[in-house]
Amino acid sequence: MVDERMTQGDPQIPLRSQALELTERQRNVLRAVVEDYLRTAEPVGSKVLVDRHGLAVSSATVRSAMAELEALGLLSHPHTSAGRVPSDLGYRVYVESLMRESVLDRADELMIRHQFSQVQLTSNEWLRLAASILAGSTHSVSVVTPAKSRRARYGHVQLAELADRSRLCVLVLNDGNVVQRHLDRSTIDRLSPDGPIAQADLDLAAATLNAELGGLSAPQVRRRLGKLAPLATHVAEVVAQLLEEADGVVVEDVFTAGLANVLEQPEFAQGAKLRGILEVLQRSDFLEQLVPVLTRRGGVHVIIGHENTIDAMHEVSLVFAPYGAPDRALGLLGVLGPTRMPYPRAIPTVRYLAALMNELINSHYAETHD
Amino acid sequence: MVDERMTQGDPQIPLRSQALELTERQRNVLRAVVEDYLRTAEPVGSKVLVDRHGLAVSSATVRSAMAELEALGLLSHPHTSAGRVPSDLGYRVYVESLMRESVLDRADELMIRHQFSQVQLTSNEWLRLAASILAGSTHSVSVVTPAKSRRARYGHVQLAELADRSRLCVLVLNDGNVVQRHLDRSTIDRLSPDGPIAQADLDLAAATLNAELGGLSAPQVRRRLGKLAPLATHVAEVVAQLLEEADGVVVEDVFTAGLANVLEQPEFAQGAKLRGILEVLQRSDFLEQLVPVLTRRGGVHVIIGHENTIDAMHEVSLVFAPYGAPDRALGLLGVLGPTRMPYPRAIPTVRYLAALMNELINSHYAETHD
DNA sequence: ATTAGCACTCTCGCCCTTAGAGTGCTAAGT
DNA sequence: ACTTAGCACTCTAAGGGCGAGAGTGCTAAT
Repeated sequence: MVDERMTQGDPQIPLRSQALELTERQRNVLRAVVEDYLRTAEPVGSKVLVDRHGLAVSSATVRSAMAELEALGLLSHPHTSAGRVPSDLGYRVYVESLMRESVLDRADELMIRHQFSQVQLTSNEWLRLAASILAGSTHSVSVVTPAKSRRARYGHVQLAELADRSRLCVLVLNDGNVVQRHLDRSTIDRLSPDGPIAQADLDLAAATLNAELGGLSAPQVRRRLGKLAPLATHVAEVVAQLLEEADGVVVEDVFTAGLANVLEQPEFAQGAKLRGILEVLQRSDFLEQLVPVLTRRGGVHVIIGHENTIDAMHEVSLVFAPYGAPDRALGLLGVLGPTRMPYPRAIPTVRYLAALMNELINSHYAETHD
Repeated sequence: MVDERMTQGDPQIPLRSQALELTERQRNVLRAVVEDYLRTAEPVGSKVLVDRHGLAVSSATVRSAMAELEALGLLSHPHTSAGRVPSDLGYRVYVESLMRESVLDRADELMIRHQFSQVQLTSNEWLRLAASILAGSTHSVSVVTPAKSRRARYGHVQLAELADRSRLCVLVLNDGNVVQRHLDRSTIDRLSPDGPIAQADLDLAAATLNAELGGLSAPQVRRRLGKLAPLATHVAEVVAQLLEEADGVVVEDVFTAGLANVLEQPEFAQGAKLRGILEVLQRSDFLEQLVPVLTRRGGVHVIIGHENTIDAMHEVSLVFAPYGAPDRALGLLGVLGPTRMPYPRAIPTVRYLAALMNELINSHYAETHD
């Protein structure tokens, strides 16, 4: 059964499926229609429905049930003489209360786990792998964002001189993310006490900052600016900028896989609809809408078609979950596909992958002995 | 005029256009056909050709010239009663010796330069911007890779303890790229001389490595492994791994923009062809073939349709250039589009952008006073 | 309530036709 | 010898008509 965390109750969704009281038959018919349509991508008629699913009634009965479901807004009709197609609301009801099996096969779990065990925990590779698994397993487009803390805090800084003799300031944030910026050469050298600066001076400045600024946020760093030596102050200024830039930016550097999958879906065969999707996907600001909900609730969150606040995404569904800890670093992962998304597969996969990533993160850190 | 660096002479290209001696009329007709087709995306007939371009001959004459060009393999016929379309070889001849104006408008140059001046030199933002400009300016898909040195060399390392008490090893390579890996906690603590390790111990180890390993390659680092303290040795081991992983990897973390543009091209309206492209693009290993050529020659390099070694890319053209210094860090940038690529715009744009990025890099480092 | 039967509607695929574009050839003109 | 006008020919793309099939909604009987 689907756990209640998946329940959708945001203002962006006008229609509450809970308000609908369906008869057992209506529920069975709706489920059958959705599942058939998910498989075939073709409007499903009353005849095939009784044939394929073991409904112990005649097609006429099913027809009347379908008509009722259509009146309730759960099904719709492409045209007079076509079968029925689930509406967004129909999918919603299906996802919330009709869908069976919402855990992954043991075999799938092991397969995913195995792939993770094959790769080193370089964060980028890790995310790439997650995206690739998600895409492959659901045949949709997958999106994974790095885990980021809400508030950017100072972690550790290094000042490195490169082969081309430029200086790079690399700031590791408290949450493990890394940002960097080239230092302006002339400014730096001017601040040096005597003549052109040496790596030793830079190391000293870095050590000072690391001792003084650990765990501080951008404004806190700014407040210390005056109290440091000139060179350290200059670097701290850069650090403050970097912190400010990282602050509040929720989605950036997203990893995507399986773009080609979406072309196999008949609903996106012609490019017109695809275009909007691609644009949204490349800007990837569509994830913004997920952040508040996922931070607040956790669990798998499903957004179906018109429930989406972004117009260009009225024909797609999102299945997303957060990973990491809300109080620390939080990341998003999930899939994007047509509203005819294979929910029974996508939802448990996303759930499992989010849980697995949490587990791996925690076990990695739990190896401590305290 | 097109400079000779653009000339294509690799074994992968069986047909050398230089071997073809065309009459002045044939050249004019070919140029007119290509330019018309680039604009309209429709097969061009003899009639419209004399109308639109000021050819002082009749359509019958043009027809015979077209027939000659077709016999030479420069034009082709979709079907009996359609106009002519340039073949890959036709495009090649056009690009090499027929195309006019291969410098960018002054206005475009300023526009691009202006956009660059607006943004801080955080390397990622920089590349993203370049990709975005390229895509916008050529209406194609753009690809930009970070500048990387052929051989990964040690630059500077830092060991940071994060909020979750995990330890991160951040290695800045000599070429300015940054790689990272989490350290295994239990191993680290075991290596500590007395009890759980402190940030001071880590700083010390990092300082040792920075003093000892600067500029070394992976095997060189490996050779030093024994000569360091246990903790430093362990980190150096990780560093060696990171260097090895970075070594030889030419393309990674590519930045792409304008994917949606390609959907506007009629040749990719239906998804079948698009699919292959998307897949290749996401793996982005198609860039590999460019590396040797660009390293050797520099300048703008054009690969048209079947000249491409990758089957899935037989219907697309690439216009790419390297930036950076071949001996130091080298990056690739360029665009990917249908063979009906707007070469007269794409080529100078790519050339200009590569030159601009070189200029910015150099001016940035030249600010030194020595 | 359920179901069989039936008339009705609408789409989809098919064929046919036609209009139009463009060619290649030939014969005449320069 | 090159160019061009003229013309017959070919092929596609678009449109119309037609029939098959699928699916519905209604009604009347169980």
